[in-house]
Amino acid sequence: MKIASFNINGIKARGPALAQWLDAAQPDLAVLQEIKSTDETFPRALIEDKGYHLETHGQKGFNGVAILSKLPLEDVTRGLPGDDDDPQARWIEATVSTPRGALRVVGLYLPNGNPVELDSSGAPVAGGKYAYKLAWMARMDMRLRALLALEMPLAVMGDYNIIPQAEDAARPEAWREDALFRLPSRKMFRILVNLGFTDAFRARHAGSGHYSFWDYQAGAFQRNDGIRIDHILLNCHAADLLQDCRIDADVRAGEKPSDHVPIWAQLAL
DNA sequence: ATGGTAGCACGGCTA
Repeated sequence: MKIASFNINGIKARGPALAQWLDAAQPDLAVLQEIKSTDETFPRALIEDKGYHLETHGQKGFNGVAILSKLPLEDVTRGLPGDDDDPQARWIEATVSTPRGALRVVGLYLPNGNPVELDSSGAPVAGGKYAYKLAWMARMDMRLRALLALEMPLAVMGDYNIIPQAEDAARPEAWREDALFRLPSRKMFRILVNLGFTDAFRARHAGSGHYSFWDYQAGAFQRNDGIRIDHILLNCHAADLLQDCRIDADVRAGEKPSDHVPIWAQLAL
């Protein structure tokens, strides 16, 4: 089965571009980020008319995630555990069952974290966006440990807002102190990966020049001034099934594109 | 330091 992740940057503005990609790429399952819509105002017909089941975890104006799947979505959960007072919609999970076995899927939209606010000792300022990002990743660590304990194929995918290495940015020096690339962010990402995950894209492709996001400003896409921040992490059971992984960069050249493009993996499921 | 672009929703925040 083909699974994918796509930060669509607003479902209401992305209908044609999303429909065109679904028709061309034919994913069996996809997680969407930044739907920027509530569950009630999500244009469900756009997706359901193509034969997909749909589960959303929305929020007015910002954030919001969704899962669409040709197979039924089972055991759906919404929200990242660990802080009942967190109102931001950034996490959704579901299970799909195939004749060859089941797959647990996480769709996530990790906090951006900018601007980075630090106190005089260099620690993130409590209540600031960067402190929220790191605390959110600590909550993610807890949840991933519980999911790994299920010992079933697991795909954790979405917009991580993390540039893992210098080769994942066209101009890494420009991102050195940015929340997406500064060392504490990358270290926390390594901690998550080292729980036992494989970066599906890096399992199939080496080297620089592979990006999933280009800013709308200053002709970034035309200059390939991008960053790789959308990731598919697979636990060992899912990684054993990995057949292919690609970034659909050409989607960025379409009509009214998102600033992100889809990443997908083919699994032997 | 600013401004460059885009979405949501109609003012200002977020990215």
